[in-house]
Amino acid sequence: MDRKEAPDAGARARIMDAAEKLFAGGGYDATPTARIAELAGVPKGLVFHYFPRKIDVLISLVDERTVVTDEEVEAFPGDPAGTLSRLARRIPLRASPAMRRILFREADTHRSVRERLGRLNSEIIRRARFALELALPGSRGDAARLEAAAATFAAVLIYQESLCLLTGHHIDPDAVAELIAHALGNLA
Amino acid sequence: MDRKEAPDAGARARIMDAAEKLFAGGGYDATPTARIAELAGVPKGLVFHYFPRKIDVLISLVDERTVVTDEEVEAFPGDPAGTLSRLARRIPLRASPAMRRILFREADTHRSVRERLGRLNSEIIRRARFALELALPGSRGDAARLEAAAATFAAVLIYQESLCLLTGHHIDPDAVAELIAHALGNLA
Amino acid sequence: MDRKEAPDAGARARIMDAAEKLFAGGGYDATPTARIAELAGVPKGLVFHYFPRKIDVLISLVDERTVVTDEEVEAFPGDPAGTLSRLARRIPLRASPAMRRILFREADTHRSVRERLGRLNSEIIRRARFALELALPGSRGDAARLEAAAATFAAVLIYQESLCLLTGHHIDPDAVAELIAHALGNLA
Amino acid sequence: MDRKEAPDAGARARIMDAAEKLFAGGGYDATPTARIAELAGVPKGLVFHYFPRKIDVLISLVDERTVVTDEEVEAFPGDPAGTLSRLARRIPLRASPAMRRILFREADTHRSVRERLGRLNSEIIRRARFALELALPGSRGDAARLEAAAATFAAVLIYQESLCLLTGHHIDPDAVAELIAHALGNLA
DNA sequence: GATGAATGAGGCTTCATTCAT
DNA sequence: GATGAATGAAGCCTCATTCAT
Repeated sequence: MDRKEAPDAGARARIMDAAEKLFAGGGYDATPTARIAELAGVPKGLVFHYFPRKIDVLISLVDERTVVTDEEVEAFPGDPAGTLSRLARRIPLRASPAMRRILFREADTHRSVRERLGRLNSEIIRRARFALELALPGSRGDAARLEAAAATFAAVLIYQESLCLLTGHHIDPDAVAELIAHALGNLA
Repeated sequence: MDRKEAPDAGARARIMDAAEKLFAGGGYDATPTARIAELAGVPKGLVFHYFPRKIDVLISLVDERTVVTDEEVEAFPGDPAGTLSRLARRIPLRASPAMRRILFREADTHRSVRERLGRLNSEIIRRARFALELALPGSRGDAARLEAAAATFAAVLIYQESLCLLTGHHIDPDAVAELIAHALGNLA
Repeated sequence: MDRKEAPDAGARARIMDAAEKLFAGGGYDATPTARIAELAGVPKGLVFHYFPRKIDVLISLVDERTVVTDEEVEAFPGDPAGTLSRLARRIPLRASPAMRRILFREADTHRSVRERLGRLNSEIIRRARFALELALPGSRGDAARLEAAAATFAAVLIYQESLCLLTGHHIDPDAVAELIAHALGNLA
Repeated sequence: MDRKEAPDAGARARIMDAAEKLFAGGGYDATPTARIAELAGVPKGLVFHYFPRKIDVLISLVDERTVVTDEEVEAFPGDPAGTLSRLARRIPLRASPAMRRILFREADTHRSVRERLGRLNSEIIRRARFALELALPGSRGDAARLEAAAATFAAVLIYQESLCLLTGHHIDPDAVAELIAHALGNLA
């Protein structure tokens, strides 16, 4: 975690720092390994010393700097909207903004990235579903609708950043949380 | 004279056909112009006769084979769910599945693609908002919530395909429509 | 001589006009035939209709728009400096400034250009020699020196333009004329 | 390991050697980088390892293999012709004949070449002027004429080679030196 | 004669990857 | 382990030239 060119933050870490920045900026394909080395301040050969193939840099980045957390879900019984809002603020993804960008952007590029994104999606859905079940008094509501709600919320959480980047349109997760809560809460 | 394979759609059209297929399949960056020419059954140089730079193929594809329609919105008063479902089935985008894939996938690649996607997003939101206003009896509901509903529906429509492709998780637009309708309808 | 796109100044002439401008500007190699056609306002194919190969445009330009005149030399007996100055102002080359530039610039490119330049050089030398012989009272001066004087004057006349273009250094032909005249005149 | 032909001047040097030969022979534009690599006995890619763009080969050649010397001028008082002759034999340019050819031939191609040629011209003029001032007893001669003499001599020195190559006409610098000296010497 | 689509060779350049030191 | 020279496949693009209409 000690980035920057400290005494020796470790060449490997510096390489990953550089790659993270560049992949997030211009994309994996458009980033030559030479530029990674340059930004990291290490000789070109060293990159291949630590990462035999270029794709391994991406894979390691996703493996080591991206964690889909698995903790127990917090839910406030009787407050589904608050529960979802809280989930929105604690997306079960431990990663820098740059890594998040990489995850969404390069999901096509390599299977391992895609899988990580898939796991993230599943986890968000799982949490949302669980949280809603807990938050709603009698969870006897329509199971299908609850599933749709969870999936919708996950989609919004996952793509809000891309959407904003690509179309300039902001979505407020809290408003969506409130909307969904309302849809389910009114079942009574 | 007729040594071409297609009924002679014209070389330019064949090039665009080939590019559409390949860009949708492997992505813009991963598709060499030589492969486009090969698949189109034309010599390599002809691609550059019609499209000075490689990116122009993508731009022309988006310009000519992608239309964000602007027609009036259909709405069934009293049936917001049905109205949204209908919108889901008539996304205001006239484009082949391949083109749709390209639009979502290459939005980073070039401004013109991004803009088209942005316009699509805006149009979906506009339609959803309008349809809901019409469908809901007294549209006096919370304006902010209606906005959130429209944006959420647009996000789901736009990203459902990508989500499925990347994570394998399907979202049923109809279920989301019903969910949203319920959220708004229960305001009364 | 009726350039410009008059009713039909003749496509051929317009092509040569365009080529003259472009060759003088960017050089022969750097000028694609397509740009010639474009500037001439004719279809690309027409260039090759009139000039089978690209080099033929250059050759025709030199052949038709470059004349090394052959007229009799004017000399003012007793005034070698004035005689040379007059020669400087009436270089035996009938050509536009653009053509002159082309002649000097592309002399490497093709034999026919080189030959034309060679003939020009010879003619200037011949004239200078003859003029000096006439202008000097008793031409009994050193023949070798007279030859050197003529060659020097020719070199200055031919390269003054290039020198200025390339190095920014101006040479005044009149001053050189005066210098040379002095060198020869003082033999007495 | 020693599969190279030269005593291993280093790949970079061999590339420059090859380029020097080829540029002097056929010209910069007409020399493909592939041929440079081939003649140098190195793989094509190595050329771009040392010289990112093709033009950088030319620039480096001019920068490293062309020196416009700046030393003090030698002059023989009372012998302007000998002084100029000596200058002709010691042109203030340290460069191989091939490099000299390149310098004159490609001055259009790139600014850095042009500048070098300009500096050479200035230096020759400076030297010629200074040498003549020293060589002439009372330097009270006409300053303008002295300037013209220096410029003329520089023009002849710089272009004698091109002239010969292009027109086949030789100029003897010694004869020109003698001519100029005479012009100035007779001022008395 | 006039036109512009068609052709394909070849140029410059990029870049992942290897490897000797 | 660390280094940067070496390698060569492949990509994009240019362009003179041909030719059917």
